[in-house]
Amino acid sequence: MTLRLHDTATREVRDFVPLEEGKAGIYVCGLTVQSEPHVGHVRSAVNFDVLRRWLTANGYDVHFIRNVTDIDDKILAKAAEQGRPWYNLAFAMHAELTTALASINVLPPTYEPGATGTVPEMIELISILIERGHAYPAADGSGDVYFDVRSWPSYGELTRQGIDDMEPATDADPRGKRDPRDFALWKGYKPSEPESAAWPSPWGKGRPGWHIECSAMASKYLGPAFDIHGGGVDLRFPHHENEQAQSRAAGLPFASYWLHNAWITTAGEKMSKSLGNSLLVPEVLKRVRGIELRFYMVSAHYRSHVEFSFEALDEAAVGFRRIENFLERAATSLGGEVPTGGMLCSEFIEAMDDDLGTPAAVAAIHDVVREGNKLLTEGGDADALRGNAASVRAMLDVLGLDPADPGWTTTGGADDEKLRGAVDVLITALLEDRATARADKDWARADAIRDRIKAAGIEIEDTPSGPKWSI
RNA sequence: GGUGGGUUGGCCGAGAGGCGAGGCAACGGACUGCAAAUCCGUGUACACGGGUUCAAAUCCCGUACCCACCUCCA
Repeated sequence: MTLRLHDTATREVRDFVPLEEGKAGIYVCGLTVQSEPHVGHVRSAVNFDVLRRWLTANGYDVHFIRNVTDIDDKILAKAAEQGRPWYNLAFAMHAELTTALASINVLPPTYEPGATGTVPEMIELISILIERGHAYPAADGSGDVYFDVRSWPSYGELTRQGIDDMEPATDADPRGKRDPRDFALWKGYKPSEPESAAWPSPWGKGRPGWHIECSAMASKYLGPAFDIHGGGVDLRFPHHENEQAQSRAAGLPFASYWLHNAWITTAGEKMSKSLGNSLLVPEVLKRVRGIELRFYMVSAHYRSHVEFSFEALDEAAVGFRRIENFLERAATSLGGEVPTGGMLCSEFIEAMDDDLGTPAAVAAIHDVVREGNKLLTEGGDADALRGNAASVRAMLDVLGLDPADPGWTTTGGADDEKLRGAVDVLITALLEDRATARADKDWARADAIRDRIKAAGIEIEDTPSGPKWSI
């Protein structure tokens, strides 16, 4: 069985055939760093992180490029509003994004290029488009350069739309355009904008249009043709349509597969800052741990719309703890760590190969956990338990959810460790009292101690090897 | 107007012609001093109306409602 992926261009799930055996080049449209990332943004990152991990697990040498758009209309507008330099806003939000992604164990990409660092490549690409008759400098002296959609017969093929059905592009003053659907490749400098946001070009001082950056960055870091291009559904049109048109018009074959992840919404609505701060990643992480948030996102298929709710999030967290508990109990029983490099069960592999069927993959993990719990209850077969637990750990690892992954431990500080040690001393003392009471069959006193500990938010569990506490 | 997606049990969330994915919650049983954890068991779910078929949540036709994109967007 080979990996099959849903390709937006063909609207079907088809076999993944890399351009080069054993290698995979992936380009994902990252964020415009204009504000703090919310859970919707990180869902996209998690989805493509899972794709990357699955390809890696299958022996692919993955080259993963995720860009940041660090110059655009919104960044300029917001920075002006906040009275700070645009590059400071972009830089600060980029840092926030990096922190948010690290907190849910999204692997750093092979490289994370920014638009501002790829301007010469964009200018080169625009020049080629003009030479080939697919782009033109605006006739109104604005310094804008537009892509000529009428010159490219297959324009609209990615999203199956005819040019005549499209609404006009509003990304620039239409005066200089030959067709209202033409989109800006280069935006001439306006005196109302900071000079620091302008670069020299053959068409005068200006800054890049939105779409051209991705064509330039993808071809620079992945070559003229590459395997997979990903992003959120909203990017299909115009962004990806335009990227493909301008790249191919310039003679670049571009992406073989287009993958798009669905939204995470709240109250049926797309996330936006107007919905309040509660869905910013740091806010959500006050309620659940990063690993639990990630589990919540991975439990739904990447092409399914998720209606975010704290209830569902809490429930997912409970479900994940069940898996985590099993690994802890297995480790204790095995007298050490659960080994890495376990076998992936066939249901899991099948699910993942079928367009990254993470919900079925998670179900497969639950099945193995149940088997393992049975082995723990029955005692005895340590080899079977070891294989079982290692399998669970390996499957979690593919999803970026291995609790022992160092990616998770960095989030807890030294203070947490100290606090935990202190609590352990106190709880252990109380548990000794309780043990004495139980030995005396003084159940009322034993339960009173347990209730008191529970009131502090700590659960007590009696195991064959003695009582255990957990928060 | 154009393009695409959706509606599944108390809740979340898969599946895509025939055996009830899985989780959470609930109930019963085992275990336990009682719990917790764990295991076992318990469910007449597929928006509505027709149709095709031996068989439909799944295919077809129609209806309703919801959502996304159509040049700011994960």
